[in-house]
Amino acid sequence: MENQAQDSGSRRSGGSETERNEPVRSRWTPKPEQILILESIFNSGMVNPPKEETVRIRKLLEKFGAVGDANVFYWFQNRRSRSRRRQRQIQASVSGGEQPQTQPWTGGCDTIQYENTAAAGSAPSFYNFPMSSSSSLYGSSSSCTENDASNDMFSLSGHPALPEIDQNPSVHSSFCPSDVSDFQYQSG
Amino acid sequence: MENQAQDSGSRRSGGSETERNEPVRSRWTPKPEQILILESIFNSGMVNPPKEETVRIRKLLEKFGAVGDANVFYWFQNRRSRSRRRQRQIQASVSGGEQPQTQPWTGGCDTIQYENTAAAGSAPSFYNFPMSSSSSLYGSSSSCTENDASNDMFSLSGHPALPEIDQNPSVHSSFCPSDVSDFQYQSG
DNA sequence: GCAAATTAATGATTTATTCAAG
DNA sequence: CTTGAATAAATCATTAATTTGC
Repeated sequence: MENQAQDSGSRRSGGSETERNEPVRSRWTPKPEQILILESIFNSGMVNPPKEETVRIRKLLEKFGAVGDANVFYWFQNRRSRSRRRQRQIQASVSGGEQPQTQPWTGGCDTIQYENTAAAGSAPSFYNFPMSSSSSLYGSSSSCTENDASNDMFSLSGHPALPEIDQNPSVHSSFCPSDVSDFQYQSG
Repeated sequence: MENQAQDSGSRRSGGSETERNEPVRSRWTPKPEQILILESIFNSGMVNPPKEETVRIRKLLEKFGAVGDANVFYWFQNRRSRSRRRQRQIQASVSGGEQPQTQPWTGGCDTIQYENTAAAGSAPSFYNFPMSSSSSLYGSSSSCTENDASNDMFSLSGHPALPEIDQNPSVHSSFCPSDVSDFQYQSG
């Protein structure tokens, strides 16, 4: 175990990048199926999947098209950001000319962080990923615990085209992670 | 002292007990030598090393203790942030009621980088780096003045006790610590 | 002199902002 | 315009300094 991340290199075609400039940054274009999956997970409450989950999700998405861990991470990050911004816009609209200068959004009166784990953050997880070859993931998006008549406002089935209006504080990641026990909240 | 705990992810102890696992996430504690190297590089102008460089730096630092790529990345990120904050504070203090207008020293050293990710390919690399502008070595001093040698112990040369209040873009080419030169040829 | 309590530094995460491809 | 990608700012959490009391 003395060994950790080793240079995996192998990025693009070899070549001396002495002065090689590649201003073209092709970005990932998620497939509809991938978006479906991502949205489902996000709406399931897992808005900030830990690394482990990120890898799993990535593998899952990979079945529908090439995708990297970073793409998944970025997606969730942007998703959160975007949702929040939308929310704020709506709030502002509703408030009208109100000055809700209550307090700096630092305490996050409504910001609920249900879990904080290694999520790569802006940090480059680099090659720290296990890179397990376990192709089998959740299997199918199903086989999850069949909730019994639970108010599943975030069902994986589908979603309204306007899902940016939820403020559910009861976040219980209920996706499928059977062994996602890495939810270690900050010790107080 | 010798703790190689540099993990960046959730590392569950093998214990399957219901007892407290180990919610404590030990963070990397850089060795003095490592800090010296990092500071040298930073002061050399490379305030935001691309991935390639990051890996190299990591390998370098590894000689003095366990460290991961993420640690290096974090270090530089925090360093930049702190330096900037200090600068701002000082600036504010000096300015008093001045107008901090003008461009925040868009120093040219920290140019945005572009790099092809080709996520659709097979590059699980996270945040992509561009190409190192100063591919030479960390000793190449750029116009990017950001000398922030807060600690004397890290002072490579008997330089003026100028902590980090260098807001004068006179391009005085600060002394470039070429100490890192030694580490440069540390290709693994 | 040491150890608990407090403070200061600083590594690690999250969020907001920005830039650019489609 | 939408949205993936990247960074900086803000924040949190843990470790090291330091203070304080015995």
